Order: sequence, then structure tokens, then C-alpha cells
Amino acid sequence: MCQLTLPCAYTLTMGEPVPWLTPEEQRAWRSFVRLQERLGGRLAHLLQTESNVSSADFAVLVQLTDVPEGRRRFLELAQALEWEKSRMSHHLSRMVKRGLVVREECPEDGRGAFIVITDAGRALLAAAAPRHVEAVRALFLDHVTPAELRTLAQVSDRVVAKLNEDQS
Amino acid sequence: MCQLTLPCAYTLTMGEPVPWLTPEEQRAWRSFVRLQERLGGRLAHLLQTESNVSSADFAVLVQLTDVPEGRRRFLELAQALEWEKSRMSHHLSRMVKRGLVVREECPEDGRGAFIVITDAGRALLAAAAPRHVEAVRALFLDHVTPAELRTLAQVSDRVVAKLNEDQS
DNA sequence: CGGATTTAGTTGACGGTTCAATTATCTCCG
DNA sequence: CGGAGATAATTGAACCGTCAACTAAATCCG
Repeated sequence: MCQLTLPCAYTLTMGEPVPWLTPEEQRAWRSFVRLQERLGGRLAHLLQTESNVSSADFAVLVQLTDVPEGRRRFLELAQALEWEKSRMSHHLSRMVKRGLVVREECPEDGRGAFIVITDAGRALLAAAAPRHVEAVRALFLDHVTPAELRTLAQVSDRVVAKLNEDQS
Repeated sequence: MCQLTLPCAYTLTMGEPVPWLTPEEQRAWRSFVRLQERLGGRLAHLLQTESNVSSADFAVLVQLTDVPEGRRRFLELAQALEWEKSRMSHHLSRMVKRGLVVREECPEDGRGAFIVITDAGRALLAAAAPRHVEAVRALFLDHVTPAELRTLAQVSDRVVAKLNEDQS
């Protein structure tokens, strides 16, 4: 997820019929990309240093506590987070090693696995979550009006819907 | 840069005075995070598969072609992209190995280095850029009104400015 | 001059992500 | 039943980014 800036037209051999970005489009796009990088980076860094948990750990723990027993199927988890299976698998291995979750066999399906949050996992999340919420407020929500937030959500949903359409 | 969702309140021991996110805030935040991940991921994937260049490569090449001679100081590059020095260094090593850039000594400062884009680097960027612009349009700009885009840019700039204020 | 500090850039180790290949189980259907 | 797929999940290799430690050159200043 990098600085997806765009090259100045003059540096390229332009035989192409691609309509280049207008200055406003370019500026907006750059700002937006920068926001993603900086805000995401800062939040991740805060989680890591203040609560000793990565954004990825946090996301997994949240998914597990979203269901009362703290126990979900592997694939269900992967789909909820929109992660690849292999990413999920590798990540869970690390979380198991740190005692945040355990793998359990699935009686109905011999191939399947249940992932269960441990007490340590719950404790970690409980400690991390309030600070994270605070950070999301302080770094983002506090500087955005309700109307802007609505616009943001609408645009996000619309664009993601389109992404899902072409080649999901 | 992960799914920074938030846990449902009921699962946490809530002795804290942290004002939780309202449902609209939660929804907007989630949508926004999802947009970042999906759009960034898709664009990066397109660059990689269609043009055999990563987003990071692309960003570096753009920075180099932004100046006519295609030659910039290491730190200047790192600052322009807001990358850590070590990331820059590692990444440049990989790009050197692939023949996209070369390192040159800096006469004025024996510690310094110039990074220079090669012809292969220029060619790669020239091939990749139009498709990238096209993708940014097709996946994002085409689904956002000018007014929304302005809002997005304003919000982005404002939030990033705040991020720079606290502990730059 | 010459030592202390700062600055430019590199390196190695480690955790994280992707891709392709693999294992094991299940389901479908003849 | 039994074989052909499909599905659940793991694994290993390769690449990427971060952190902390390091090298080497420049600058500051007595």
C-alpha cells in the first residue's frame, strides 16, 4: 500500500489515448492515498507500541469476540476479514504461539478447524480496544464533520461495491 | 494496514470512560477502512500483474522522473515518499538488482548517494503509467462526483495536517 | 587541529503477506 | 461402494517493511 502518485505527463512518451488526471484529481488522489498511509500507519503503530498488538491481531480478536463463545470457523474468519486463507493460517500460527487463540478440531467436518480466543486474548483485546477507539477519535473522527463522514461512508461503499462487481 | 474494526461493546469489561463509537461512526469507519484495503490492494495487484511493477517501485520511479535528469538524492527521495531510510535503502537495493535504478556517488558529500533511473526504469514506468491511470479512473474516480472528491481531499488534508501536528 | 556530535546511508534479523503446491477430507454421482 | 472433483486448511519460498545497530563522512567548536 504505497504512495500511488502519478507521473508528470511530460516525462512519458504519450502516444496513448489515456485521459490523464486533472490537477484537482491528481491532488485529491494524492491526498487520499497519503491519508490512508499515514492514518493507518499511525493507528497500527499506536496499537503495537501501547498495547503490544498488531492491527491484524486486533482484527482477528475482534472477530472472535463478536460471537459470544469466542469461537469461529477458520474460513468464516478469513471471509469476514477478507483475508486469504494462507494469510489467515500463517497469522493464526503466530497468534497460537503467543497464546492468544487456540485451534480446535471440528467434529462435523474433519478438514475444518475452529479458532477459539483464549483468556489471554480476551484480556489483550480488552486492554487494547479503549485506547484504539480513543485514537480513532482523536486522529480521525474528531476532525471530520458528520456530513463529511456520511459522504465518506457513501463513497466508500459505492466504490467497494464496484470493486466487487468487476472480477470479484 | 488491516481491518481496523472495533469490538462490540458488550464483550468487553467496560469500566472505562471511553465514548464508544456510535453505529454510524462505526459503519463509516469500517467502510472507509475497507475501501483503503480493497482499492489499494486491487491497484497494487493490477500494477504487479499487468506491468510487473509493485506500487513501491512505481512510486520511486515517479519520483525520479519528476525531475528531468532522473536523478535525486537518497534522502530527498525518502522524504518525498515519507518512507523510512531503511525501507528506501532495502527497496533501492532490490530495484538496482532488477536494473531499474543505479546508485551513484555524491561528489559534494562523501556519505551521500544519488539515485538515478535507468532506461529500463523509464521504459517500465512509461509502460505502466497509462494502465495505472486508467485503473485509478475506472476503479475510483469514475464513481466519485467532483463534489465528493473535493470533500475527500479536504478531509484528507485536514486529518493529515493534524497527524503532523501531534508528534511529527 | 582534533574530539564530540550529527547526518547519510547500510545491514541483519524478524514479523508479515503472497503465491503455488500439498494434504486430507468431503461430496457427488455412477 | 468407489473414483472424480471440490473444499478446508497448511506449508514453504520469496518478497516486503520495521526496528535497532552500525559505518563512515561531515560539522561543530574549543
